[in-house]
Amino acid sequence: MAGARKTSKEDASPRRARAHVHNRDREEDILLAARAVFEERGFDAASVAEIARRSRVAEGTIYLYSATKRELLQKVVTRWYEGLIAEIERGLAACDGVEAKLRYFAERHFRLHAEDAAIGRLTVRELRSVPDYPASSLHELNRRYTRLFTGIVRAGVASGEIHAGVRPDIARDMFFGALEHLGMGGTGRARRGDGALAFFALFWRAIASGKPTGDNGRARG
Amino acid sequence: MAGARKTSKEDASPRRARAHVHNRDREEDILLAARAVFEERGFDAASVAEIARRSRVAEGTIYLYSATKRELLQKVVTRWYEGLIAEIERGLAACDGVEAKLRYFAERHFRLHAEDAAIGRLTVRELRSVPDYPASSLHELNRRYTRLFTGIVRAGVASGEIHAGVRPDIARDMFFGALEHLGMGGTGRARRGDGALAFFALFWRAIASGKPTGDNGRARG
DNA sequence: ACCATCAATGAGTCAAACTCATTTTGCCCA
DNA sequence: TGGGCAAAATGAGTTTGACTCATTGATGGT
Repeated sequence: MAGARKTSKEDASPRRARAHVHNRDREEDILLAARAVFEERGFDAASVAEIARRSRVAEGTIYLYSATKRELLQKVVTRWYEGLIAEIERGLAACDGVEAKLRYFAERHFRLHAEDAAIGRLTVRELRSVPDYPASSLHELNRRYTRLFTGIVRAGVASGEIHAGVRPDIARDMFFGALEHLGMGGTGRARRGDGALAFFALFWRAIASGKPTGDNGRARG
Repeated sequence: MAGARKTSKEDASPRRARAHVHNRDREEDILLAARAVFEERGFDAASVAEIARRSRVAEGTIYLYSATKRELLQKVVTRWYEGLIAEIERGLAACDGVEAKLRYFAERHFRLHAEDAAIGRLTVRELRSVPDYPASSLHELNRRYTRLFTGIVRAGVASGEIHAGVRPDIARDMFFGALEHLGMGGTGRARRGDGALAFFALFWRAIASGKPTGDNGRARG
């Protein structure tokens, strides 16, 4: 109808650019921009205005897809987490034996804090310790993730490779807690990869039965 | 302080606060109120207005003592942390032997997450993962705290009670990471105290040399 | 008593999350 | 092809809360 056409500065304007584009997925754009901004600035310093600018959408549009800034972060983290879980499931399937699986898990989980440091930190900081966390979908994802771990431990106990007295939940807290500290701890720590291996050696000593179990590592494929 | 003891030395220190003191210690009141409000509401939901109301000062007064809301939290946490370190130093001095010291440390650190859950969480969530944390005074306190731990481990390695290959920094991340997860993890977890002991048994198995040194060899029961 | 100084005050500023009345778009059918 | 209409998008406006600053008033020295 009236004008709404490009003015002098309208060349790359959000309105004109997006106006008639139907096949472009707005939420996709928003989530990508949001992830970038959250990673660069952290949650508090990230502004919805900037996310809107970068995804070339009006600020109000953001709120059509997520009710709050925090929910937006939750969506970003959920996507990333789902990808991570899928990758680790694949990686685990390719490992033979309890010790190998756990070692892979340690190495991969540790690497996450190096490679996806920003989003890993956001996950821990903004989502885990929020009051309604236990009810959130993130918590369910986290359950799935740690169940991958406890499943292996249980299998190891059953096969005799892991000491019978080891409680999977305690082992889990030890495993993830340690890796989290290790990964987030020293940004300047020298040999990071080495840390994961050194940790795993210690961890394995704690839980291994000591009995040589040969090749019976059947950890539910 | 009805007598309002005046400072005898009038040097030009900018924040020699309360040169002419009212008969009430404002900063004390503010820090107490701040701690209460932060614990009740968490950092974001805590409002400076409420802290001002509860400490019966004007909002602007808060900013005479702390430049930002976050700095206020930092002061609250610093006080609490200093008290904790002092207590643990005393407690450790009363323990004989490496294993006993570490067990006490585990139990006490774990209990912290149960008893001072709110402020412990604030510490982790709001301060540790802030970008300038490495430079902050909190970080120095944290160093002092964890050095208590690594000191014991080093002593254990020297005495032969702890396996020679154990790296104190890895052991530290394992120790604190696990306890943090254990303590913050399940609010509804059944027997919390038991968790610390179960963890310690596992942890000790990981680091102990296995050689019975002194009288505290295989306790386990 | 009177002044100089500086803590204390709280109304005001400002930034940023969130809202909503209005505009624009995409689709359908005559 | 055009006209109607529901849904999507917009961005100016509202709200909230951290932070500021010109003014007030208490205090100690003289």
